[in-house]
Amino acid sequence: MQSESETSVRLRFAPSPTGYPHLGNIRTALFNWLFARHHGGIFILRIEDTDTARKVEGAVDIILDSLRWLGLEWDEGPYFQSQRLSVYRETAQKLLDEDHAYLCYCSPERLEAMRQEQTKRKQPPKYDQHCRNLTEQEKSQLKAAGITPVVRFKTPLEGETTFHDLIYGRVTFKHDTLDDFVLLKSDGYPTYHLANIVDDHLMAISHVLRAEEWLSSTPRHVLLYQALSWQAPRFAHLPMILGPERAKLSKRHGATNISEYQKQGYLPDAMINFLALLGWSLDDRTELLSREELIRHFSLERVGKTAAIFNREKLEWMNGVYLRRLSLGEFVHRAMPFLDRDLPDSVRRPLDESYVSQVLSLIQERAKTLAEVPQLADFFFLDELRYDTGLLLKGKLDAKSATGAITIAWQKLEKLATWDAATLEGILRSLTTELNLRTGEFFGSLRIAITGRTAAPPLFQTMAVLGKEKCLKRFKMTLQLLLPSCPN
RNA sequence: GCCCCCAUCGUCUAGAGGCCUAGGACAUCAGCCUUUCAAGCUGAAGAUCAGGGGUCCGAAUCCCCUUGGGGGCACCA
Repeated sequence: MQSESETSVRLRFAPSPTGYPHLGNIRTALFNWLFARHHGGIFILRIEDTDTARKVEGAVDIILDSLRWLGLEWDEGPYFQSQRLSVYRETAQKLLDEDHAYLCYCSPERLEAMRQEQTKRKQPPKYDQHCRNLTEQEKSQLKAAGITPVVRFKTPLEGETTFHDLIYGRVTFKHDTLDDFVLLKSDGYPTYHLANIVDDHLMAISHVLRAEEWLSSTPRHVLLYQALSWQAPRFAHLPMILGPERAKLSKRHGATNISEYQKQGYLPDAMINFLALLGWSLDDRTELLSREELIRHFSLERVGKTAAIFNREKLEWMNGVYLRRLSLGEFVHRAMPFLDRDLPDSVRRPLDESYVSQVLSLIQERAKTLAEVPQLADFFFLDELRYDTGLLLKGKLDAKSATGAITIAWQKLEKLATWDAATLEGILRSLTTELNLRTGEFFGSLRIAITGRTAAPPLFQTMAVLGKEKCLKRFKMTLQLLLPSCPN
């Protein structure tokens, strides 16, 4: 599409620093970013920090870090609403001057009592417009009393507001279901409704993509644009992402903060791909899309309307796919910090990169997340394994045959000059035949001896990477543990 | 309580009146491969398209009602 407005596509992501960004917030950021990039528009970052009470220290940094981590780079900002207070106050004053707003002196206590009463009477909680109809005398009395008022919007008493949502279509609200909401708080800060529309207007935002939870406040925003004679942007409400209990995501849902996923070793590209598919799809079969493909194909027409529960298992699968697609060098580069972080302290640092690279070539296709890598690979790094003797004895071979077989293996391998996977395999396979064992049982015992576990990368490659010295040492250790269990 | 939105396999989704005896993906199960694990490949199971009325020659697709779910109703965003 090549409309003339193509050049003025301006999107924004406007989080409030009242907590750490979760999947839902980031999905919103992603869709805004994708839409902007698709149309060659501008992506703006705006911090809506107008709630001084709920402000969380450090939240802004985490928001910025998360966006950077995911590669959702912004073209303008971050703008901070707390630094633009005069703009909102001026707008509030304008609304006041033009009789679209009024001062309200009601105390929080009165409002609370009123709301309780309404709820008790099973009526919708709504401001009763007490201060909307104050006489001049009452006004000057209240003013003289030194009460700091708030500014409320004069919502039209009758009629309705209809707007066209790019995703949900035509939506209508009757004015009498709305109330005279606050625009400017008594601390001088604007509410979301005021600050949001002022900034969207001033920053020439063309499309507002935000979560569906905002759908029902959109008529207020439309009314505000009208009162100010401003052109409203296009609205597109995105379906919600729900927690496992089908409720709005919140802190209580554990690993919902995006930074958690970084810590757990998910790749940005996998996160992006996965999140894009939560509410959007290309067609009936494509699951894996690169950033470029996402940008090229993204469109609001293909955004659905139904809330989605995010499926962690699918994310894990997808992350595994992205992990396997990495070059070995890149995989090593990505996994190194996790090895550093999670390998036991007894493992000497710095880790040897070429050794790590050999190890990880065996680990790469087995990891779903980078955080799993140290777990999967620790036996390559530990000097001495802590064997589970139960495991050794529970092998498919009994203690006696295992001891015998490992002893002979040890003797053969000890003389070996060439230590590579092919040679080891040749020797140990023929030994299997000689001893009249089955590969499954013999290699199984060897695997436990070498790795301390039953599930591990291919035995011979593992032994090759580990090196002769360590392997022989581990065989010996195993024999020592096995010996006491051997009946003579 | 009032208002708004939504409704296809357990989950993410395709489906914009006939191509649907509803397709794909994750997860599950089975088989193959194989020294284990993983990956890969093949296959299976899984949705009376929430229910009920219409409209139409024909409905998952359009309309209405019911039910269910979600969201909103702060001097929070």
